[in-house]
Amino acid sequence: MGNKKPAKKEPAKKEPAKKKAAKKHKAADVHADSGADDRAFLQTYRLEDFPRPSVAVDVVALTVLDGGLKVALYTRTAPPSVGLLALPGGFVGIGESLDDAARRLLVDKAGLRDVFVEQLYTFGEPERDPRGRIISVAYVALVDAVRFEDSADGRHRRWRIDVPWPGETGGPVDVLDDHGKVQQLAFDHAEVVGTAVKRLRGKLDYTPVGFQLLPAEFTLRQLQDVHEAVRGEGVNKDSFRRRMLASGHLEATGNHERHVTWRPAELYRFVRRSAV
Amino acid sequence: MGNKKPAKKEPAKKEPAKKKAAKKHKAADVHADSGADDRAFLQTYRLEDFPRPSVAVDVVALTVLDGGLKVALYTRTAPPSVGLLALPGGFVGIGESLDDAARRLLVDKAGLRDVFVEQLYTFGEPERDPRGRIISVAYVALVDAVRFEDSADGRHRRWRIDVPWPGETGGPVDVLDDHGKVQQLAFDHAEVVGTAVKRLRGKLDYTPVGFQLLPAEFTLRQLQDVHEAVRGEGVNKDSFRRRMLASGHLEATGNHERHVTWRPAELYRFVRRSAV
DNA sequence: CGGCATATATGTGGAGGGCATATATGTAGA
DNA sequence: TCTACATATATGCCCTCCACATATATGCCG
Repeated sequence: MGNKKPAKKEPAKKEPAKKKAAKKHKAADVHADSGADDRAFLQTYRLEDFPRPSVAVDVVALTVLDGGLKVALYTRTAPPSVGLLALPGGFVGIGESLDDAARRLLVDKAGLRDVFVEQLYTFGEPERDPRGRIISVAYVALVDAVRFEDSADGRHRRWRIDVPWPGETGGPVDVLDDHGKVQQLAFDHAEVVGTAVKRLRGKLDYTPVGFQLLPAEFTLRQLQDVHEAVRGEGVNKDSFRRRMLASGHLEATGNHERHVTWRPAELYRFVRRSAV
Repeated sequence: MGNKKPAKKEPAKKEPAKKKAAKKHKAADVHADSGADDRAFLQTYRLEDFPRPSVAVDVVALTVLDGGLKVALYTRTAPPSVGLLALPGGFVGIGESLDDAARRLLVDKAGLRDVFVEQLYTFGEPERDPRGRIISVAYVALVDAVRFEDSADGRHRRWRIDVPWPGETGGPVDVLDDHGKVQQLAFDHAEVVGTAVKRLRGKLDYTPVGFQLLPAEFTLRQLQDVHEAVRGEGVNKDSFRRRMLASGHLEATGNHERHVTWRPAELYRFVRRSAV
């Protein structure tokens, strides 16, 4: 993977990323190995001497359905905020990585396995949870609507998101029930979901993240529907098609959609682009 | 700030972000106020019953100097990893927000006040710190080289970064001393700095973050130097000038640079673009 | 078999970036 | 004082990509 460098015409301009000869040394000899010091120290060191916050992981599981974004929420039955909607979450195990905790919570609380998961942001205002100092590491999960539906167990439902701001402005979002009524969310979770939508909008054009919201085979129209739902506004159909086909991320399957009342569109498959 | 919607010609296409009439209700009546339940619960709830990790904040303070990126690091004098270079950091106060902790650490450990600070990523692998389970919320700080130099107290120095990957590939970076020799970093801090560089490269073209690495008044050449140092590769001079002047973020001061042996360039000032 | 709604292909004009050329303006040196 | 020089600044050309429009293809349904 060669560094692509456009031809430069300014003669006196120096090369910023010049490679030094000693670059690959890893500098094991810079200082004497500190292992002995560390071992003696660690025998007397007690991390418990410092006051510590609790650390939780909350997951924003998103999907696209009926032309809009939906998020998985459950109705709280234990205090605090009984009766309000909240994101699936839980405390991080003392020997568990943050990513593992997010995946565990998705399986346990939403029945979702092997989905796209990515860390979003860490919310740490001291007053964000009435139980005490709880820092929440938020994660985003992207699921296609078919799998999301199948694994729903009734306790966790998908709720429609209404984004009250354009583009990537940011801020909290509204969550609507089936009648279009706004629901109150527990803690700072409206802000967390808003952060997830903002991040998703930002990544949509520059990373192949949109395919995570579709099943394995899909039509270009379905892909466009996903993009429009995430962006909250329409896109030009022809330009979108050309851009997607030129992206190198799509592979035609030769199959076509069935049982539609119009000309069937070809089904495509997402392929991770080979390294340039 | 009206939602810009391109004219759509597909007749059957529905509007994804349709606003519902009840949108502004905030749903105070969805459930009875759970405050009474919460108060009773919180009197008996003890967060200390669960094992908790420690939470630290580490700050990646970056600047551009001599055509390259530099990061503030100090040499560890206390175990673990005595003698290795590490990012300035510390534990989060039990009543302190994460942002406040990052700003406090910048003042205390690097003498930097009122600089651009933004949360980067949270590193939570169980084995990342030999002292025990320490989760680190990493922050990025951007400083112009002049201020960075003035406030250096000798203990924290700026070290040159060598980015061994192109574009936004990601991964750990190398840190070089004045002789170009690679230095070993403590903990996972090489990975943390790499994440900061990747994030900065990604935001450079789409947000006005580059100006945070320059003093209040600067020439277009200085701005271009910053962009090239962050990207690790050159950019076309004329296109860069046109793009920056058209961005609406630059305001000419009428002043010019002095004591240069060539034609003096005009000095510009960064202005936050007014809402569209 | 023809209407219909969609998919798919092709053409056109404008905006912006890469690239080259021409002119302006300060310092340094003869 | 004049000239060389290095850079800033301004302008034009070409290519690519996108928005938009038009034309053709293809399935279902009456």
